[in-house]
Amino acid sequence: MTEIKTRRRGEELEHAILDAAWAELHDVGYTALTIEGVAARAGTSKPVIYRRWAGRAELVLAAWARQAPQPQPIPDSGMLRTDLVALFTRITIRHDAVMSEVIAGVMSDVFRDPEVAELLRERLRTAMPAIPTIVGRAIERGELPPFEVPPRVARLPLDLIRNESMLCNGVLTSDMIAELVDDVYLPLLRGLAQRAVRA
Amino acid sequence: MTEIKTRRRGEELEHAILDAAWAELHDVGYTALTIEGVAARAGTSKPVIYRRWAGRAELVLAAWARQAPQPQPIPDSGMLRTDLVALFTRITIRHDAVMSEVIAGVMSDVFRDPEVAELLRERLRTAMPAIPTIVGRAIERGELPPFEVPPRVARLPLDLIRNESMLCNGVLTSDMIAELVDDVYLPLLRGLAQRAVRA
DNA sequence: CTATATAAGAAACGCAACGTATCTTGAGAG
DNA sequence: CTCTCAAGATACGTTGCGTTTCTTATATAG
Repeated sequence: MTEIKTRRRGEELEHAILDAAWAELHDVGYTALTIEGVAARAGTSKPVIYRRWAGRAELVLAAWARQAPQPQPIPDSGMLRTDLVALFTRITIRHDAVMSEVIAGVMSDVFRDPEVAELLRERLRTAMPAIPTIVGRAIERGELPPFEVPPRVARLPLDLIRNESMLCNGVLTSDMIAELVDDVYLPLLRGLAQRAVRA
Repeated sequence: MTEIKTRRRGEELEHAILDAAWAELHDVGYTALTIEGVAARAGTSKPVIYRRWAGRAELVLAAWARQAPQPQPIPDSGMLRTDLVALFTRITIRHDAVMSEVIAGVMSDVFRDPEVAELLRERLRTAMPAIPTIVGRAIERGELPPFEVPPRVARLPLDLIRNESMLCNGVLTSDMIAELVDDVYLPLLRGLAQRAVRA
């Protein structure tokens, strides 16, 4: 091992730390993740991390943010239900066991630190732009009468999956996804559409 | 203060510990709750607690279970929406900031200990018997066509409120409750009813 | 009423991680 | 080439963990 000892700075260092944090998350999980562990893995020391982030929650949120959410194509199969199942499945894959623990862990830290709360809220409140598109296409095809999707409803898939995921240790079967679509989300959309027709 | 020094045993001691744990929860929250703190408040010592519970999560879940959920009357105002708002409001009151933090905290401990996971699941999965009753009455009144409420939907109010509560530090305004009822739950019920009619 | 088993309670342990303070030394800026 | 700043190393005191050891009070048996 020709370990070239160099002293990193700025972005290079910062990215190394965040990548180390992400790796630690997958190795030991959020609860067992320590600043010292991340520092060791990143080949740096605690003070360097503490100079940049206030604590574990902030560090992990930053590491999470760095895992670039490369924009994915919006499902467009020509059928509302199929699109929804595809979307739900994709979200589920992202919200795997690791992410569930991260969210749960950060959430519990939220209550000590109002600033963390805001960070987490920002991250979770990202309304899903895919829903209005998918529903809009279904309306164009005549699968649903025209109506507006309330923001709360657009956010709902994320909430449903996160919920289910956290209670099942992140393992969501396709049956459970189908249940969410068929018993909850699809009926909800139909109910909203029906309401719009009467108005 | 005539502090009669007596040595408690069995149930008396156990209850004292659980009550102390509950009090600590309200004073310092889950994250900051320590076994030592509970022991001190209960006037006992750590080993006594460790002999009975494996850790913080188990202790807190036991303390929570002890806070008897005295059965409440099911809202019956003669209007579906009013009943739902009343029910949602009541759930919200129970799921205050303290409970939200407890759930978040225990959830993050869940990932270390599968046994804790099962304990928490048991507690959260308690389907709400009120929903079928309320919906049943609405059907009898003709507010909705007859249909069956899927279990997943019966559990949904709890999930919705927990979600919202955890993201807002447990402070849920009546506006947000109304939003959940009007934009989500009521349309969902109508959509399910509609589906049943067509079948 | 005494003897014995049992568990409460106190004290101290080593361990791990916390968050901070101090110091050196390497790297970039002029 | 010098100066400045932050990286990185080290060590600090603190806190809570979970456990061990020991005593002493209390419930129960004889």
